[in-house]
Amino acid sequence: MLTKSSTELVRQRNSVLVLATLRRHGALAHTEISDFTRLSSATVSAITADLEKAQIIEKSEQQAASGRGRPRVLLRQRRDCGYLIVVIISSDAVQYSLVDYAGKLIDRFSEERSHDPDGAARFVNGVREGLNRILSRSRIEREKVLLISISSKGLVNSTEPVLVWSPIFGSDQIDFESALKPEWPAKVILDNETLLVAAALGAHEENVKGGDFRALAALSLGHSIGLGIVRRGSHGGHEVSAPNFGHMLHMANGGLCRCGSRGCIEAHAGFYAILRTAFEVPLDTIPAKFVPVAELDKIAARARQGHRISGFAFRQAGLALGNGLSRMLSLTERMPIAITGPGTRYYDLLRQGIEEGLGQSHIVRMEGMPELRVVADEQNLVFEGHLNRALSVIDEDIVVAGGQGGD
Amino acid sequence: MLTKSSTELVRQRNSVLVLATLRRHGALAHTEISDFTRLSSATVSAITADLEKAQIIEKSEQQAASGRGRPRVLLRQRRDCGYLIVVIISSDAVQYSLVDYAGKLIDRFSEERSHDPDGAARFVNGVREGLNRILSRSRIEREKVLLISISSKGLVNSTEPVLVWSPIFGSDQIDFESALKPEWPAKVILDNETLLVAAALGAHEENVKGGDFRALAALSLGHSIGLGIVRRGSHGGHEVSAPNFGHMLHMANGGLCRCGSRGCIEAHAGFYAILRTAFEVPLDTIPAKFVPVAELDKIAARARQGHRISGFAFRQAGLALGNGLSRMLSLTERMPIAITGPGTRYYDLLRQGIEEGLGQSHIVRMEGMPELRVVADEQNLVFEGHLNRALSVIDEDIVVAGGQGGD
DNA sequence: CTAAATTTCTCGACTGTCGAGAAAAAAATC
DNA sequence: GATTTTTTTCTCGACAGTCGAGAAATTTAG
Repeated sequence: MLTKSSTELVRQRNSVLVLATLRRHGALAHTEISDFTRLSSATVSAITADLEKAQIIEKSEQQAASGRGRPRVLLRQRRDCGYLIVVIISSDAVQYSLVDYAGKLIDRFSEERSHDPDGAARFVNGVREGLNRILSRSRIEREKVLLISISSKGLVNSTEPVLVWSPIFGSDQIDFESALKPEWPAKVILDNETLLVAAALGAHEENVKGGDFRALAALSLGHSIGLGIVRRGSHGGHEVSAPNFGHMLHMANGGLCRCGSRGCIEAHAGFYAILRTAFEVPLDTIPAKFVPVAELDKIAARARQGHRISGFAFRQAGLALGNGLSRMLSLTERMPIAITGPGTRYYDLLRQGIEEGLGQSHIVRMEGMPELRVVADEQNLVFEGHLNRALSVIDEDIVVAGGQGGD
Repeated sequence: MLTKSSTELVRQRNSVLVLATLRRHGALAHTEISDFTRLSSATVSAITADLEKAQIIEKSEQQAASGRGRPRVLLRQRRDCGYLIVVIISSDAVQYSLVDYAGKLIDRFSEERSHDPDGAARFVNGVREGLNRILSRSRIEREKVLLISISSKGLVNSTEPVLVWSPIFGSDQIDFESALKPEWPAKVILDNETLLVAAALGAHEENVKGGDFRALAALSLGHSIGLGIVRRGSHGGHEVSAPNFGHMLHMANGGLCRCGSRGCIEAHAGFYAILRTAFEVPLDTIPAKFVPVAELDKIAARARQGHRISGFAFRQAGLALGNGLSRMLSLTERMPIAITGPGTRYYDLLRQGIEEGLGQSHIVRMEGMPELRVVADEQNLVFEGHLNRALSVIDEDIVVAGGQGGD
């Protein structure tokens, strides 16, 4: 059902627009904001005056006059307007980062994960402690933390911060909302890790291509397989989704997966799957809990030296990925695919299989091979994606709250 | 990039909102519009006055007073405000329908398709003639036809009315825009047939469930396999997409498909594929051009009597469909699946395979089987979908044009 | 015929955006 | 040093849109 529009909504949207451009381009002068947003100067004045009164942005000190004429007054977000805690859950550690409203990192530390398998409840306690720790290390009041942004591999509920399935805890659901609610007034959001990579890459593309950007997929290769899709939404924003790609069916009655199903893509292309194929272990063998990268490096070295079965293992993994990607492309529009994660170091071995797997589908034959690119530095992209999403969520919340509560 | 908002946009959106509720609920009184849209009475007055001045809606005659109080003045669309031509292309005929702005069917006829294989260009000429014929049978001026809405099976360009691939013409692209542009001032849109089915079913669901409606997929079974997905967009509207499901890879090196690839879902679940399996013809046999339904009925009858290989054919088809659906669900959220098309008459034989195929994936095991329902009357749904989409496109065009051009 | 009920319409208040031009402030020029 | 030029910021009035309240219209009930 469509919903009605009003003048307040106009102001809200334009306020968010101003905050977003400020975020994208850093401290800006009045005229620059007007240029970027295409809002009239008068409107920019009105909006920035409101935001300043609400203590969300501030006029920066006069900088050394750059040109002649009246010197510019730069506007920037007030760092102390609010804070964000980013929690990145990976298989062996949890990283906590405290970030101010301007996106500047204030404090960060990592905690080893207990490899306790029975630890869903204990794990949540660990997160609670970590959050309290990073808060108490700073001098920031708890109320000033506006958002806690969490990421993990696995399947996430699309509307609530609930981890539905993860490689580590399986189907032991974790509801971060209810776990943190009593202690934290902050909003809690949870995203799939590869989704954040896709979001970050989408922002990059947008900066480069501008309005021409249509869509992009990020594929993360590692012990598990992740996929995130970002595409331009109908009213200009980016819409992201993180399908359950790693556990999409690759082949009926295929290899046994960590999730308990058979034939998942991960069970043919994840690190443990490559290991299994390389050592000719039966496909229904229970997957290894953890595979040291060194182990895979050895197999890769052998494959590069022409060892048949080792090469075959990577090729099979590539095929599974390529088939899966072709299926994704059959269900979406054509889009470039960015490959990240620790598995990119074997891209030379995977590539042929990926392309062959892609080429087996009608859509790829018709539209041609999608652009494949390798993107390093997955960790930074995850963090960037956190900032992108979290800060724009904060912007929106601040604007709608500011409109109701006054200053 | 986000885009700026303005008060004119507010008026436009609210005008569209009024037209949409008028379309959904039929002729309405002032107060009812206010109730449905949640716009204030004053705003409704302003908007309807504008629309009336622009000759888009009209006050209907006083009806026999229903209750006491001042009698209601019903508002309704002016039928003669503009017209729509719906063109439904199916494998054996092309149906032309002339519809007025209120959605009322004025004229309709079908023309047999020439089964000429080399007929892409001639086919377009046929469509041109058909359009001119339905126009001249009426007394309507060409300029009054605001939109030509075309549907076909196959793959459609998402931004322009170009048929990229179709079962009949293969990769002989048909660009309806440029074919009709010289003669027709009307806008031309082209949609996949099953997408329209999905759109129509989505509208039904919305009427029943209201805001609870999230998403729905329509699966069309026949000689070819189609899929449409409709889901609630971020700002209330419905977003639809028609993936290339029928030619998604089911199984590497599987059966030969009409598209020339191997292993497409259609090549395992289309009518010709069922025939091929039932008669134990090798999977790389060139598919039959056309399969009479009577032929399949016979196989179905044998299958229902326990004939092994016939039953197997349907079961294999179901498996391909189920696997494909499970893959789709791995990439989207959970949603009910409505099955339509001539193939529904074999649903009793397909069902077990579909469910088994679905059950082989992680996501279905976790979230449970999606709701499967059989929906008859695909033809009506296609037409309904046309009206839904086309008339709302017209509404929007009229409002934005009206705002610029004055009355 | 009057009162009540119900619908439609109008008016004033409020909020929003915009264009134009005034005000501010520094560099360039005389 | 005074004046002009240039650039940026701010303010004012015009215009568009929504809303609530209440007036106007019109029928039924008594």
